[in-house]
Order: sequence, then C-alpha cells, then structure tokens
Amino acid sequence: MSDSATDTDASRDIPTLVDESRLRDLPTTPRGARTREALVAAARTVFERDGYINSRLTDITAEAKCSIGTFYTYFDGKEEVFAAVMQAAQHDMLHPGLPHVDESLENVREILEASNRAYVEAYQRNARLNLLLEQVATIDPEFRKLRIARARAFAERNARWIERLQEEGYADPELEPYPAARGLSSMLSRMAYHAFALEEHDMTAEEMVRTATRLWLNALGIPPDGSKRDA
Amino acid sequence: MSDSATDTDASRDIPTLVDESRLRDLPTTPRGARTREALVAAARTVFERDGYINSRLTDITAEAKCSIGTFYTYFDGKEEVFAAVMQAAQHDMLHPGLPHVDESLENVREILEASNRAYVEAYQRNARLNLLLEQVATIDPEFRKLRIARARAFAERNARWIERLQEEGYADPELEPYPAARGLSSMLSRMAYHAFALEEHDMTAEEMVRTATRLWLNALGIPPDGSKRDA
Amino acid sequence: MSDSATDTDASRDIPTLVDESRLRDLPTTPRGARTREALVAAARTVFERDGYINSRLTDITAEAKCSIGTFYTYFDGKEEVFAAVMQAAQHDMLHPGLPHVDESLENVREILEASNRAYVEAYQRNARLNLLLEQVATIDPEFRKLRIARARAFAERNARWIERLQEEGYADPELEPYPAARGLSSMLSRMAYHAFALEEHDMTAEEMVRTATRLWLNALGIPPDGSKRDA
Amino acid sequence: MSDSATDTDASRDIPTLVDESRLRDLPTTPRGARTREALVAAARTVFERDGYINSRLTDITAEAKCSIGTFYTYFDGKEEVFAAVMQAAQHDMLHPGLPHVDESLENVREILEASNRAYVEAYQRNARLNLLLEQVATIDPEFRKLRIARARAFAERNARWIERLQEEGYADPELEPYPAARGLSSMLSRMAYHAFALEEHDMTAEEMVRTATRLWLNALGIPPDGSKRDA
DNA sequence: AATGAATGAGCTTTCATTCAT
DNA sequence: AATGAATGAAAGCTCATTCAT
Repeated sequence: MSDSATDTDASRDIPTLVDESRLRDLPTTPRGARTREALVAAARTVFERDGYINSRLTDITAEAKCSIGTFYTYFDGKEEVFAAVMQAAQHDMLHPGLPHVDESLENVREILEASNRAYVEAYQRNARLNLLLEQVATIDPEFRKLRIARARAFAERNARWIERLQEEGYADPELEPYPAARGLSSMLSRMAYHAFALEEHDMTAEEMVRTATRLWLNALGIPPDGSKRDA
Repeated sequence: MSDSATDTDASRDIPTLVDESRLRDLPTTPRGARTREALVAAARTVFERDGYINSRLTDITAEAKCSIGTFYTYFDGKEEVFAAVMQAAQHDMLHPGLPHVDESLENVREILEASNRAYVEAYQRNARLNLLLEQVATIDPEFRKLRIARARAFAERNARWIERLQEEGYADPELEPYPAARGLSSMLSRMAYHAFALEEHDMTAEEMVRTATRLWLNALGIPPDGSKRDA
Repeated sequence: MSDSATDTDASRDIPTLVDESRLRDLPTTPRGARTREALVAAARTVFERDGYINSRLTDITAEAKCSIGTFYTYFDGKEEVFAAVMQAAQHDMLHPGLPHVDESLENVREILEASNRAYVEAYQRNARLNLLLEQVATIDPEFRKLRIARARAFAERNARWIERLQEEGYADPELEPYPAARGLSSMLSRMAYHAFALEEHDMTAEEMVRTATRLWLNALGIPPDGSKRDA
Repeated sequence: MSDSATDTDASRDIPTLVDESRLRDLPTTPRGARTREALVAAARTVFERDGYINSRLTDITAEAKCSIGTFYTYFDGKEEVFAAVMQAAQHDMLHPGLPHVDESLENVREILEASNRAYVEAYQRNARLNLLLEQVATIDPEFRKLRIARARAFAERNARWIERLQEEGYADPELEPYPAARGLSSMLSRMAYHAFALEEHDMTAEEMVRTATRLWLNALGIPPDGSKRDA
C-alpha cells in the first residue's frame, strides 16, 4: 500500500499534495489560462532541473517566455507556483488502482503486488518531483504539515486494511495495525526515494516490488501464496 | 540494523558522514582550537534552529561571539562548517552497540531489538541534525553521494548478517539478502525520520522499536521468540 | 601619425579600444537607454576622479543617482562599465583628420604636422581617460591585448606611408619602414602620456607638435620644407 | 641616451627610483637583515608574478616563509615593501656605462649605440619590474612624482649633450635641445615598454637598438657615420 | 624578533518584489 | 494582461592591520 493514493473513489479522504486554499482563483480569460499554464509548466521544468532552492523566478519566466511582472499576476511567489506545480502533477503522482478496504481479500498477494507496483511506477515517473517534495518539506513548515497529514492518512487507511486481514484470519493477530502500517509504508517509500529520487538505482522497480511484496506478506504473517494462515 | 553504524570495531568499513578531505587542518594553537570549536558549536545551534538554507554566516559568528573574518580563518563557507558540524556529531549519531556479523545468533530477537533501540535512540538524540542531513542531501550532490554510499554500505553489512541467518536456519532461505536488507533498513530509518526529524511524533521510540523488531522477525521468517524456523 | 586613428574611412581596419562583444545589447526602451547613459557618464566621472582601481561601484551609482541593482541590470561589473566608457569616448579619442596612405604627398610637412596636432589635441582632451587606459592595460590582460593590437595596426599603417615616402623619393631609403614607424609613433604617444596623462606639463601641446614634426622629418630624412631629398 | 642612468659618477644627479626617506632604518642584527632580505626577495617574486594590485601581503609572507606580523616589523605596508624592492633593483635597472657629457664626441654613433644598447638590455632584464613601475605610477601620486622627476632629469642631461653636439657642429642647430631630448628619450622607452613590459615582442632588442640609433642620428641631423654635418 | 589569531570595514553580487507605463 | 526597469536589503567574502603571546 505505502503512503500513496488509491482509486478516485477511495482517495477522496486522502489529503492532497498542496494547500489548495492558498492558490488564487484561476484566470477567467482563455489567454490568462494559457499564460498561467505556461508558467506552471515552466516552473516544473526549472524546478526539476535546478531544484527548488537554486531556481530563480527569472529562470521560470524566461522559460515561460513572459515577463516577471506577468508572473506576479498569477502567483504570489515561488512557494505558490510550487504548489501549483504539485497540484497539476497530483493526479499522476497519486497512482490509481489501490485496493479498497472492503474489496475482496481473495488473491491478497496479487492485489498487494499490483498496488505496490502502481506506487513504485508512479514514484519513478515523477522522481524529480518527489525529490522536490522531500526538499521543500525539510524547508517549509506548511508543506511539512501536508506531508505529515498525507502519510498519516495513508497509514490509517492501511491500518484498517490490516485490521480486516487480521479479522478474516489472514494476518498475524498480534500486530498492532497502525504502527505496522506505518512501518510497511515507510519501507516502500524510502526504497523508492533512494533508488529514484536520490538516483542511487541499486534496484530496479521490479526488484523493489517483488522484495516489498514478499516482506509485507512475511511481516504480516500471510503465507506466501496469500492464503489464510491456518489453512 | 538499519542504515547506521555499529560498535567502533564493526563500523570500520562504513563511510563517514562527511568528506573529511574537505576540512582544513585543525588549528595548531589551543586558542585557535577553542575558537574553531566555538564556531562549530554555534553553527550546530544555528543550523538546528533555522535549518541549513535559512541560516546566515553572521548568525553563526554572532552566536560564537566572534567576527566574520574569524569564521573565514577556519572555514571556507557554509558548506564546510556544516561538514565540520557533522563530523563532530558523527560519533554520537552512529550509535554504538550493534551486533557484529559473526556474533552469536542465540537470542536473535534480543540482539535485534537492542540494535534497533540503539539506532532509534541515537536518531532521536540528533533529530534536528538528521533533518539537516536529509535537507542538505537534497541540495548538495557531494553530500548526496556520501549519503548513498553510507546507506549502501549498511545494506551490504546487513545483507551479510541475513545470509548468515539463512545459513544457520533462522531466516527464510527464499529471500534475496541485499534487497531484503535494503527494505528493512529503509523501514526503520523512514519511521525515525517522520517521527523525530519531521516531528510527527505519532509513535514513541519504544513503540517504534517494538514494531520494527516484530516486523523484521516476521519478514525474515524468524519465529517471534528468535528460535530456529523448523525447531 | 602615431598610434591613433584617422578619418572614419581610413580607420576602418584599426582595432577599437574595447572588445565590443563583451558589452551587452543596448536596452530597448528609451528609459533604459537613458539610465544606461547616465551610468556610463557617471562611471567616466568617477574613473577620471579616482582612477580605475580606487573607484567603487557605489560611487558610480551614487553619481548616476540610481541603485546598485540598476547598475547590474546593465553591466556585469567594473570591467564592463569601463569598456562601455571607453567605447563611448572612442570616437573622440581616435582623432579625425589623419592623412590617408594614398593621399597626395605634396606638402608632406603640413600634412604631418596637422596629423600630429590632431593626435596631440585628442590626447589632451581625453588626458585622464588615456591614463586610465594605460592603467588598465597594466592590470587586465584583455585590455592589454587590445592595446597591443591597436598599436601594431597603427605602426603597420604608418609603415606603409613611410614606404610610399621612400618610393617617391621623400624618405631615407635605408630605413626599415615598420621599426621606424614604431619608433616614431612611440615618441609622440610617450610625450603626450607624460605631459598630459601624468600631468608633467613640461611642454605645451604646440611645442610637442612642432618638436615631433621636426624630429620625424629629420628622422625620415625629409628636408625641413617637405620637399624631395635630392631636389 | 634615453631616460635612464649612466655610470656611477655621472648618475649622481639623477633621482633614484624611490623616495628613500620613506624606508625605515635597516635592521641592526644579522638575523633581522636576513629576514628583511627574504621579504624583499619574496615581494619581488610575488609582484612580478601577480602584479602590484593583485598581490596580497599574505602571499609575500608565505613566499618568505614568515608570519604577517614579521612583515610589519620591517615595513609599513605594500607601498613600502614595493619601494624596497625597487631600491634593491635600482642598481641593475639604471644601466651602467653611459657617456658623460664631457666625453669625447668622436665616434658619436658608436657611443650612442652603446648607450642605447645598455638601456635596452637593462630594461629587458627587468621587464616585469618596469611594468610594475609603470603600473604603480598610474596609481600612486608619490611614485608618479619620482617617475616624472627622473624623466625630466634625464631629458635635461640629454639636452646638455645635444647642445654640445650642436656647438661642435654635429647636430642640427635649429633644434631646441630640451624638447628634442624629451622626444628621443621617449621613443626608446616606449618601444622597450611595449616590446618587453607589455610583452608584445614585435622587435628584438638588437632591432630596437639599431632603429633607435639610426632615427636619433637622423633626427639630430648627424650624418650616419657620426661625422660632422658639413664635413 | 617572531607569531598568527582576531578584527571588521568595505566591497561585490543576488534576486524577490514593486509599480509606472 | 503584460511589461521590465528600478529597487535595496541581504548575504557572501577579502585582506590590511592590530596586538597579545
């Protein structure tokens, strides 16, 4: 599962990547919309290339081929355009297809593996952005709060899933659901961070998925074939 | 185990936190040594308070009660004094007391728990510094390289330990040692990062230790009492 | 002749005082042009007053009544604004009115004297700037190269003129044209440098012109009235 | 003759390169003398390598292998050590062997050529130092005054020599001795400056000597063989 | 006589932000 | 809506000079 989203339906209660209330209203005219979009795209390019810290607003406006004055028509500053970049990328970063709590528990292994694969692939697709997210979380308390809220929401979701696995006799009943969920989510997100965001590349995505799935199953006490424990 | 050090003896082959070649020679006179120490201490205080990015050299010299010129007598800039802070903290951050690869495998559970506890406590003691380390790794490629080298060295060390557990009949022989080691180390370091560095505080250190130990044992396929698998 | 320019037409092949490729594009708006001009004028004032070495950018911006930030909108630093000052002064420093190679050789004396007078007067008008040029040439290798290129181009031009004088029977045929041109150019430029740039003022401009013309004519073997040698 | 010295006897009335009154008394102890010498030698090395402007006192003390404190025991600052360097080099820069005013006028050509050769060779031997002298003269008014005084003294000396040549029937009686002397001295010093100090190297020393001698003889109206004019 | 740590004024440079056009 | 010139606080860094040891 990991700290990431599920299907559209299920992700409704998961906090977004950004505090959307801080973004201004979208421009009314089509021209304005185009300009804003160009700025967001340019900002993503520049942030990914230079990092959040080392990028300057003039780099962004140069990339967007507009003036610095125009930038301030749409955003209050670097922080806000960063939020807009994250909002635009949100849909792709929060991968689709995670099992819902009340989904069938048959084929637990397959479901878990698919979910982990979806997470890892989404992470890899947006590796630079994930690094940025991490970087900004260490700097800006606002973003840090969001990051924490998201991680907690995922852990709670996963904890409920683990509870169900325990109730149905799949998972080790001794485990405390929330801490276990926290630990297991952490494992995958950290591996992905190292391999893709920090670009260590000591494992392929597939190795990571296989390893994570195996360790999760073992850790939760689910037999490797995903069957019930005492079966 | 996790990505962190062990006893002095065992940590000999683990990369340090900083590229020591980049630090100047230590001052020869006692007075110089005192001043340098005051600067390093002041830098730690300021970095912990304001973060690496938001701290200024004048804050550091004000804290150390010396002039900015004196700072440049000992360091080339912010980067270098940061390296010195890390070097000074190194001994305490790399917690003591981890089991050596060829240590007895009796009481695997106790040994593992003690090791995890040592890691978590060292992490907590230096929580702000660990946040800094993470922050700087997202910014400075040099520090990032060191971070990666350290993580890999720990994973390899832990992989060797897992291999031994497999050979002796404690651990699931199907697991690939290196990826498993990576995953399990990641789990603990990420939990500690969230709880202590990002100050989420959703778990106490003790909960974290217990959870991690339990999940490791399960994940490696070691019975909860630390006995052999088929015993 | 000396190491200085002639009329626009003739000076086409003479290197300029500055490496123009190093100057940025001129500002597009009239307001920008005005500001830039004010900065160049202020820089000239400050350089002439304090010398290149002892002048500070803040003096220049104070004189131009703008902020230091504005300075950096137009120039990269002291070097570049110096180049701009020289470029602006170039037209006046490279005095007009020197005889072209294929000009009539009648009245050699008058022509030579007029040419020398034009040089000396232009030098005197820009005495402080000439001192600056000399100062910067001793410091900055780029400017030194330009200075050398200019001096050589002038010497070559003068050498061709001397050749013609030899061919037509005016000048001593034994002289080697290039070294002779070099020596005679040097004489006038050094005298002007001492009297006007170093402010020795041991000769008036007119004395200098008369002396130089007389010595040139003698040195080249041309009779004092400018007639042919054997006439 | 050019603006440079003659034999010890004749140079008695020529100003020195430095204002010796500004130098402190020499150290009394042999150890002190050695240290001071080392500093002067180091300063020359550093000045020649980096120029006056770009050299720092710490470079000099590093080169002399002593502390910056020691430097201040012997000199008041950069200016003063520069004066000491010049004083030490003075003997070699002011070449020996120039003809005295009341020397025989037979072999005028040989005498003049020898004198010019001595000047050019001395200039070339100390090319970097001559560049320094020029550089400092554009910056420091004290040094400028000395430079001017020296040039004037030489010109006056040469003017007296020219007068004698006129009286004895060698030189063109129409020439004004002082301005002519000024012009001819300038010629050689400027050529040497360009070729050796600015490192243009477009003439060899020998070409320069031959050219200068020939132009002087012509300019003064002395027949190429050095005989009397109407002879 | 020699040391070298400490000083801090003084300079350059950056860049988010404003605002008149 | 768009422009981009102007701003100036803020930060980094240098180096001649002092002085206690």
